[in-house]
Amino acid sequence: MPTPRFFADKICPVRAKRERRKEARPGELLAAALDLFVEKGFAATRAEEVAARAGVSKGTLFLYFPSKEELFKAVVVENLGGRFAEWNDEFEAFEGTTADMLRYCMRVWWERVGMTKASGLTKLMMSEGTNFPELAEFYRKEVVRPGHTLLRRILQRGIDRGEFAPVDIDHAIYAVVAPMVFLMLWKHSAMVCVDAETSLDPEKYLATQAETVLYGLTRQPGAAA
Amino acid sequence: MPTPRFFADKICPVRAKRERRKEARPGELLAAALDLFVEKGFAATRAEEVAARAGVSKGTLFLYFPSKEELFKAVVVENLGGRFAEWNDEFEAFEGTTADMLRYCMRVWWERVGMTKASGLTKLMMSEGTNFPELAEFYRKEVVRPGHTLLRRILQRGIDRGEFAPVDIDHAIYAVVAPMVFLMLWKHSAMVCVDAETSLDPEKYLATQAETVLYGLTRQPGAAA
DNA sequence: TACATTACTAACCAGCGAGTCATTAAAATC
DNA sequence: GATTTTAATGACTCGCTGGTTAGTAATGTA
Repeated sequence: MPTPRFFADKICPVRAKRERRKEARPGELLAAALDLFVEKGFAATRAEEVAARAGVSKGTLFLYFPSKEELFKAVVVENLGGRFAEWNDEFEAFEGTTADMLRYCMRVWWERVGMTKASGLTKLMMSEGTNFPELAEFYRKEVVRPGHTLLRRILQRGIDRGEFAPVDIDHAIYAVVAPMVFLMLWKHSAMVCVDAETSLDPEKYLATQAETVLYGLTRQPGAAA
Repeated sequence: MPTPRFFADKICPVRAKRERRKEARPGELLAAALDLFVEKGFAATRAEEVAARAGVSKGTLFLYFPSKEELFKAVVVENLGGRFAEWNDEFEAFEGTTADMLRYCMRVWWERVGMTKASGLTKLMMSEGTNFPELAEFYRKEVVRPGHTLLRRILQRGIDRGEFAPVDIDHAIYAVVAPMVFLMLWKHSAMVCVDAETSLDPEKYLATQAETVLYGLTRQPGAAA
């Protein structure tokens, strides 16, 4: 049995509220966790800090999520993994040239992920994945693979319709993904010098990269890498 | 005064060697530190592990480097910062078109940094820079700024000679740096799926990116971003 | 062999952070 | 109002790691 405790804080008449809001807690904790994970990384984010930002104590955090790793997984599902179903449907229904489809895909990705806080999760996984193999595997399964599948479907459509050359699809996927990943990493790195604030307009950069890839895709095989 | 210690290990007659090699230690420690920092990141690398890999005890490590941060700085200088003087001279003496100069610069960078372990230091700083502001500042001063200066000199030469359009040099620098940084990050990330081993041939990717940038540089201003 | 120097070691310390649990108090129910 | 239920708390444990230092032994010198 632990030693007895003091109640010195009883002398303070205006106690902080101790509200019971079972419904709202998980969402608030997930939001706080996203903020801090993106800001400081997984390892460097302390559970108590997440709890504090969500307005609860550390004990409460572990009441809703069994561990820090499970909390992170929940953040990933909420912000990335859980949204692929909807995106798949959206692209399934797309009508128009596949080139436009690819342009639309990259633009919409930028608007819904790249320019949001969620992009920090990708940077985080690329940074710390090796130190947390289970999280890395989870992320690959929930985010990387669905993303690749989506892109593969688009590229395959282009080839099937004769709009694209029959390139090596795996190569092409990486050619599309590379500039998007780069932007996420760049945005969240501390290496952006202050004297270069105006550099690297994301939309323009992405558009240029898209045209480069499409140029390669519409020519002879192997030119897309 | 601390409590007295045991000497139970005296009973073991075959003690591990306790060699005195003052000259060799720093180099061995730096090599071990580079390995581990690149492999696990700065925060996740334990000082004792670095010492063990270098074949000494933790106490010896702190005999040669006053702190983990100073050890890291020494690694950065040894592998990146201390080599810019030589590189600057090399490019000062370059003869030929500036387009070739830029191609040569990117290729030589890949051979001497990108494909070596040293590239992991860049990934590390982009990952953990925000958590260690002093290291980030040091890295910017020792690596980022010299690198940008070198690139700026090349681009300026191209403009002065009328080979390049008078583009915004800061934009152009980032257009050149982006693919190199991306390759370093990609190479050291855990997000590379096993089913895509053959994808993204670095040399080919870099060459393609170089031509894209040069295409922009030789046209009207502003097209290089 | 005796003594001095110093590279090296390992036990130690202090602080930190994930996860636990006995206790508290806000609701719900009677 | 009395009683039960359970959301919430925060003091606690425990393991880990950067950094310290008293002590050890390899080497040099006589």
